[in-house]
Amino acid sequence: MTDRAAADGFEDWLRDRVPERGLRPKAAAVLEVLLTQPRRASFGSTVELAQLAGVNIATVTRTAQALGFAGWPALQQELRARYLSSLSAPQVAAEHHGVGSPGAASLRRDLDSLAVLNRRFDESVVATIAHAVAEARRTIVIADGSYAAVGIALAHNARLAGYDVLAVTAGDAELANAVASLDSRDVLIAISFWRLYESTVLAANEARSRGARVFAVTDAASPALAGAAEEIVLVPAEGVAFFPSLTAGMAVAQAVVAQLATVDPARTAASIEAAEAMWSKFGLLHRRPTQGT
Amino acid sequence: MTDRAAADGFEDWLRDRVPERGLRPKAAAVLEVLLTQPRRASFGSTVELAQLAGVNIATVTRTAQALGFAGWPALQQELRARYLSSLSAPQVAAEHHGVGSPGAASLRRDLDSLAVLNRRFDESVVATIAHAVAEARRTIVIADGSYAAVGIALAHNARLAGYDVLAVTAGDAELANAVASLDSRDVLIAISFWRLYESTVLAANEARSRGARVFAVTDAASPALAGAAEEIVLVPAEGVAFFPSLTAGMAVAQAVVAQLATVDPARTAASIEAAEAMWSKFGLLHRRPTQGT
DNA sequence: ACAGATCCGCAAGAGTCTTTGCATTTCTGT
DNA sequence: ACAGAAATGCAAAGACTCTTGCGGATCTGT
Repeated sequence: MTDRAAADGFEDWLRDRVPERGLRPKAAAVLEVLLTQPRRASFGSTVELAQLAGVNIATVTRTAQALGFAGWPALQQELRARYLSSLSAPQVAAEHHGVGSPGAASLRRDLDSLAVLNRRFDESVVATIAHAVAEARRTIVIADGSYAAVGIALAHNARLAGYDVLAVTAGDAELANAVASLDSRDVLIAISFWRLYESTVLAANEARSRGARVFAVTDAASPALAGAAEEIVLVPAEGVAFFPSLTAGMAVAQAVVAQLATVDPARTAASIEAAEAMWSKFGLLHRRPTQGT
Repeated sequence: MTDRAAADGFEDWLRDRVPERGLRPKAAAVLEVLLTQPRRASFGSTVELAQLAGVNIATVTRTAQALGFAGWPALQQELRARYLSSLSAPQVAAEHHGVGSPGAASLRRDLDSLAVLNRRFDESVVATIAHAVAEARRTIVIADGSYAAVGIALAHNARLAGYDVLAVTAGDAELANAVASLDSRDVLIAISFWRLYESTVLAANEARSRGARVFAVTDAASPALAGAAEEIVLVPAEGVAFFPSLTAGMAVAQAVVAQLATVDPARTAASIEAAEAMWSKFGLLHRRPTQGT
């Protein structure tokens, strides 16, 4: 792994504290959370960390002690210092400006796009969409071409949050069937970019005429979609290569789900819990988040 | 302490909370500490802040309330979000909208994550992966759970660029078949987050033992995957809700494809042209790139 | 200088967080 | 499969934090 050099001494530093014997399973789960969610770990209490790692709060304290600290507060203090410096220190390294690989250029472009998106962002639109989904009987997400990925992500996480959201990406036949079942209790979200697929526009108009609420996520306010959609979220999608970038669209999908998850927190919490139980039951996870049986 | 520069981000924001009447002397002293020592303010307790400002702890609470917050914890939470943002994305001055909705918070978090990713980014790793894909007979992308979306995007765009890249997300049976066909001429890219799906790890190890080149995109350097992978790309995936954020992972996928598209520009150009011709022929696009009918 | 109002510190009360002893479950080697 | 050891969850105890009522101190306008 070549992240070493440029990286946070953060991860290396933390892994170096692991005692010879290694860590027990649950302690390893806690360590994993420390590494993957340093922000929360820096601020959170033992209760929050325990929930994230799927362990008892006592295990959090014991893990901190196993890593050579007096307790959680002591570890957390070090964590803060390391994490904050990892945020600000390599600032200099970001000045690659001059030349760079296409990969690096793509990343910088995405960063810019996200900054633009953030600046133009209208919370109320996302809130409207989230509420519409929450109130709907069901939601259909149509997304063609490469944007199918964004639609799948949106639908997947929304389902995890406890709502009936289906991504339709398999082609016109499935699309036709899905739209045929829509009525005024439903919501349709069309995700599409510049060169709109014909069927997306057709589906949006058809859904609208059936009384469903229609929203669009796109990179250009096309009149065709504007006519059908109640609200439109504009995302910058310019990529460095021929391909439009999906990164900003994905960020919008995440924002919608984040908003959706707070509409009915109890419902979402129950749904997630049920999903975790299923994962455990099916043995899907490499490291189980077991709450203790 | 060089916190000065970093403070610029939220200085205006914080000053805007000051009520018409202005602040009393001691409250102003507290505010001064917040502005000049944001780091300590973000983490410290009322006791620490009171000492720094030379006031009583009660004054700290009252100052927070005078600024329009329920109390010190509420103010501190806002402070943290602003301060961390100013650390990781100082070039972005998007302080207009408040920390308000979860949707907006999600977006900002993604922006931070991307900034961190950009900083830690190692071009050579992405270049290695791109070249491996370009030289391979075929490439299999395995991605489970919500990360399937990233895998689908990567495979889709890579195919568009003219390479045989297949995303396997449909389940263990398909995964087993796909891995069974791998040999030393092939590449496998595993995309997964910390709670690795069991089958992802199995597939990666199996592919490795069959001689395929294996790469991983993940949010934690898990020993399980590290053993199988030639290179690992670490992406920050911390989201605001329960769900990990896919945005940074998507940015990496875009970067890989952007890099891949430049390995053999002629091949990619020909592939795109062919794809466009097909789209036209099938009448897929709402607005044709060539000319509208 | 005085009266009224405001500000500020003190201290108590309610709540939260962290640690640790104990019991149960899970793992390991024979 | 069994016995010992390790790990983990539960729950209580102790420490700390935040808020708020109250009284003394300071300021302002006359």
